[in-house]
Amino acid sequence: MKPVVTRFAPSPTGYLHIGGARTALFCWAFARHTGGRFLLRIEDTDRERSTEDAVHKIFDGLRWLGLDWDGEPVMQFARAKRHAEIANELLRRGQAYYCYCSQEELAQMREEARAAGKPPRYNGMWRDRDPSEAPPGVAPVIRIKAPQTGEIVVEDHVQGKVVFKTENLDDFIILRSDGTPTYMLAVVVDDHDMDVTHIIRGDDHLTNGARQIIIYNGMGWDVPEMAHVPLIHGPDGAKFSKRHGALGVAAYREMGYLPEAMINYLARLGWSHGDDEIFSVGQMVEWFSLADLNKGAARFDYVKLESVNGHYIRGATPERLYKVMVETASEAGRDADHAGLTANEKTVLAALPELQPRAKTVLELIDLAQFIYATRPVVVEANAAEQLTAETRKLLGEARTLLDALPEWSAEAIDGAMRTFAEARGLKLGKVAQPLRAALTGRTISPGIFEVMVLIGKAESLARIGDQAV
RNA sequence: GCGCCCAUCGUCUAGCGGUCAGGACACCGCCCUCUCACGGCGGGAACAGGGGUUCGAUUCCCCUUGGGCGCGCCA
Repeated sequence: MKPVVTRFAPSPTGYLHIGGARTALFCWAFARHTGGRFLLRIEDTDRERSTEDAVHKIFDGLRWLGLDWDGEPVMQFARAKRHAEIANELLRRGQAYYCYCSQEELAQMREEARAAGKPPRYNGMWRDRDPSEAPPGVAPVIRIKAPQTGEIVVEDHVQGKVVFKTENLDDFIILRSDGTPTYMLAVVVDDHDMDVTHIIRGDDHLTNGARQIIIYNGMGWDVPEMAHVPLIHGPDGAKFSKRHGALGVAAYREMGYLPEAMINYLARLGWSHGDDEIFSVGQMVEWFSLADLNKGAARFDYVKLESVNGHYIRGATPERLYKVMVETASEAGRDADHAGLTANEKTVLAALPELQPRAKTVLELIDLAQFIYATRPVVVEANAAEQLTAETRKLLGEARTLLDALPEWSAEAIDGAMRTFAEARGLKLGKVAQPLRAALTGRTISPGIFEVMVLIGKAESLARIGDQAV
């Protein structure tokens, strides 16, 4: 039994998106579970779209999630020579051939195939022609000589046995006219050279799996195990592309999600271990199995992500959370919060246990902590106030007047005043506090009585937080 | 258009021929409580449709429908 080797092979054309992160998670978990190796390969053969910046975003994203890879990442473009070498080897073996078709001819070919109700594919016009017939001045591409009869079978760990008739797979290009490899060739050569035993990747590569097997066969190489994981769909069930709200992992960090929550949530999207919902990475590694991967696509549900995140926020230590809050405030460009947080470490730390059960994200945690450093008295912003009903605005004004008139700002005095105020109007206290809070922050967030007190503008009530939390 | 994949509560899922079809999120009640949360208890909510196979189908097969993916000198 060869030791397991998995790899994550993103192309550096943007951020590390959420689907890629989950694929990486599965590759990583499988390698760690089996005691194998998890490799990273950057597929940068598309020189036009690949960027250095994207490479770093991928590294950062994986590191944030805690998905550590073994060895140095392989940069695919650097291996172009090796890829060309294999293309030529395939040529020598009679498993590939030069094709001198022009773009126009190919376009016409596709058109004809479409008209004939066939899949648009290369018609093999140079398959058996001698290169001596080549038109002058045309740099050829190298195409694989795919079998024309029979079938290619992908034995997939997720999808099962998937059969492709060879007639539906054409002679695809493996080496471009400029001598650089195409994705199809580069993947196979690299996976082989890197001793990859298990290819775990998105469902969208299933057909490519069949094509790649043709190359493996052409070289007489062993075909690695394959597992094609279903893709993640957007909340609406449609594809989860950038246009449809798919974001990079960095965005989730900025929105205040904890990495362990992301891992936990992502793991449950397409993989399960009985009824277990909340589990650590360690447990996931211990439990992970390809057999427990789902076959159907899953929708990304922010509400559930928030719920999971809330769970981890509740369980985190104030010290850890404080650090994350400061980082998040800075990353999200919330300078005022960043300043307030750093200037009031002790108080924030003391208030945190009271805040934690009320927040689903670190951003909410920051919102909840604002009362500590908010400038007093807090002025109700005109536009925020306009959004309130006349009745609410009136209530709010009365509440403020009442509180401002208090001779003493002890917690008890404020509590009492608020309660009397609410009862006199037949309201629950929350009914008063909610609009107050909304007016002050422009958001509707769960209010606590202490928030109301402090938001109104008296620092003394901080004492109460301190008493409770310490 | 052609090929391939998928299909259990609104969502994520358990189920691998015989279950009152289980859990989680969300939702609704009740409890806890000075508010809001957290927590606890309870509730409503699903096998897409039609054929088979079988003593028996959520489970196995076929079709339909509905989604998705692929079909580049992109990856």
